Amino acid sequence: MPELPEVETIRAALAPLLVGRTVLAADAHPSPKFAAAPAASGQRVTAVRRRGKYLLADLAGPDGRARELVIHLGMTGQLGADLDPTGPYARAWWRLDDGSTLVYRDVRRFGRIAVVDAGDHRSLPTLDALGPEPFGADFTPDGLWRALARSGARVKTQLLGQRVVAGVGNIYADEALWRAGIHPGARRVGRARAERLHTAVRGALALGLANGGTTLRDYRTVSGEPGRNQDQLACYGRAGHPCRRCGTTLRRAVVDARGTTWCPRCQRA
DNA sequence: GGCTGGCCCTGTACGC
DNA sequence: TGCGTACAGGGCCAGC
Repeated sequence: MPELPEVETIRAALAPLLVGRTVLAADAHPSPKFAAAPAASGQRVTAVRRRGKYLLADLAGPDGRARELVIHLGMTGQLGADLDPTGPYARAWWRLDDGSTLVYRDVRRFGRIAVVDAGDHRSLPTLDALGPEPFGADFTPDGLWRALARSGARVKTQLLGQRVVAGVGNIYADEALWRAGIHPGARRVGRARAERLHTAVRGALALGLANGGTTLRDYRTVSGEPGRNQDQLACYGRAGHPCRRCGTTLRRAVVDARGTTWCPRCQRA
């Protein structure tokens, strides 16, 4: 389940392999989720960026039109030059002018690939309405407090919604709420707790970034290596184990259809 | 317009 | 051993 730290780790490794390269040929699984991949053929990659959990490769075509190759890895998406383009779960591949082939593999097919005019994200509603980058200057404690106060939805649901902040998924949402001492089902978050949550979101994501991402099952870096952050998780996946802050047994429940772990003492409802 | 819940998708784990 | 079922969850969309 690649979230911001995992996608950023992949982006950093992918950029030197792709920037300056021209896509000579491409093919994709017929599913509408991936069928756009060949539209990158004939285009030169000028940059590889990330926005939230989306990878964006800037493309320059011979017609002078600027486009973007947009890739969302979904739950089980992987990108690599060493993957088999004829393998059973390969959903798309792009052959580059240096002889290498970038392969997109996605067992559960929750990912998505699109090629759009630069900056035109209307066909991708979540990307189009994405909130601030968590390490950007426009992600502020006050802005987070105001954004949370505008909605009556549960705080975890809001974090996962990508509007109050971009790039947070189930793992880092649980970690951030644990760090901030906020119950995932809370519907009202005061200014002080919003400030703690702001710090906690950045802290949880920064730790994930420093460790090259969290590998629970599928996530691999571009070179096929697992992340190291799974050993650092304080909350997610630790239900039934003692809280590392107070020793209380962590609980698990489903919050808005997402498995959720929290400490009933540190994170009171 | 915002919230909620269902659906997509397939490997894995578990119970019978 | 083999089969059936539940579960995992990000994004999208229909319904309220």
